[in-house]
Amino acid sequence: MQKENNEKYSRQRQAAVRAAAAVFAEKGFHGACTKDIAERMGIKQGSLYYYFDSKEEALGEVCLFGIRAYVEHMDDIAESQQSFEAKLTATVTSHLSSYRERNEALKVYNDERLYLPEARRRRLKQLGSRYRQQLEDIFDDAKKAGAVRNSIDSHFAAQAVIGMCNAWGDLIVRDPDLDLFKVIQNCTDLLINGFTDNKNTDSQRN
Amino acid sequence: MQKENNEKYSRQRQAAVRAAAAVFAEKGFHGACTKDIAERMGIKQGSLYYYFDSKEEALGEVCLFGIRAYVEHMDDIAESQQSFEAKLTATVTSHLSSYRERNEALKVYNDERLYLPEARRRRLKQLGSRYRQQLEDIFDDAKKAGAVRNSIDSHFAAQAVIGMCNAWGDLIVRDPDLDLFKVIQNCTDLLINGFTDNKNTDSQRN
DNA sequence: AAGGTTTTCTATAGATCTATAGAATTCTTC
DNA sequence: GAAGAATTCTATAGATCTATAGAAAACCTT
Repeated sequence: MQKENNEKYSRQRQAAVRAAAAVFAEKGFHGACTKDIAERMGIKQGSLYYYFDSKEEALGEVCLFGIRAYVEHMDDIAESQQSFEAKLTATVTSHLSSYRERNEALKVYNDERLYLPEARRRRLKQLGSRYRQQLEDIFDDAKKAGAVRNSIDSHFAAQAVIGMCNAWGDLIVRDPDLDLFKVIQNCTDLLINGFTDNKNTDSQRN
Repeated sequence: MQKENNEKYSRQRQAAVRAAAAVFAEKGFHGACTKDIAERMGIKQGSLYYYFDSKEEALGEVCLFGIRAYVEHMDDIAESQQSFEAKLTATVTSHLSSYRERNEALKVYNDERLYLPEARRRRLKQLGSRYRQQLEDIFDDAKKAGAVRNSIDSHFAAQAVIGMCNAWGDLIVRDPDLDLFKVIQNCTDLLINGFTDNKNTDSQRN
């Protein structure tokens, strides 16, 4: 039997990806060494190369692992028939929950993907772009439906949502006691309603 | 004359800090090597140690350089007698402009300061905390004055503003063509007014 | 232009890290 | 329990990088 479709091999490789995620998240790609990763899974440094051809490949796998689930989740949200506010809430919830669940890996994707070789980075970027594009489409639709002010720039809005989620993601990863639910609530509330209450003063034509 | 209060020495040391900022921003602290920094200023690797005792010290100086100006600017804003909206706009403007001006250094502060030795990191953290605290105070005052909804959590709000600015800062540093003015406008508009226009539907008691 | 000072250079010791080769061990299956 | 396959180990070559020492060059200042 090939190792690739082997029970134990898969388990251990997954463990390797997780170990690499944790170590890269803590020390950064260049600051981490393969010894750290191996030790975290209880094997010796050299043995790690049974699962990866190189440290860079490990980084690639961590990044993919970190981003895949949450990109796929966005597909569902984009397809769904919900109100704008529901979609936005779902997006923020999914994005921030990902940070709790796959924790280090998503952080690594954000912070370290630049260090991947060009080809691999491009493939990952496509995933990220799809995510942003779908979010943009949600804003465009919401504008047409009048759920969102016309003066909102969809591209900007999408970036802003992602940026805010990632900023909080960093805090979430670093502080396990942070109340995820509250963060989600505060973020969506802020995004939807802003800081102020009185809108009817000098509102734009809609 | 001591080298420390010497004309040329100061100039070159400043150049060293800037070179280090650029290199750290591009490759990360651990990914960069002192040779890169030295070459960028046109000297040899060993000569760099005339200006820094260690690579870590260089990182510390870059971080300090990156954060100092914009923290001091916040002092001015906090003291000033302006409306909440003016203060928020000033904060976002100052924060994002810093990214254009001191560019790489501020990015390095955000991304690499973790790698500083404990003592130095703590000192920098105080600066950062003061910044956040002052922003929090601005929100508290605005709540008392009724300029901001009572349901807004000041601590959350401050983090959100900083997080959004840093997320955009990253994009600003990476893409020199980005229209800084537009980003500032969009950010403040979003923060103040949110995505939606109709607030009078189910507004909270104020 | 001599003597002292500042700045830069060359060369290298010593540390660390990746990736590989081949031996040793553990697991499977008959 | 023997044969073969999968996994882990040990040891190390080769590369890279920091930091230092001491020589060389550039620069004052008188």
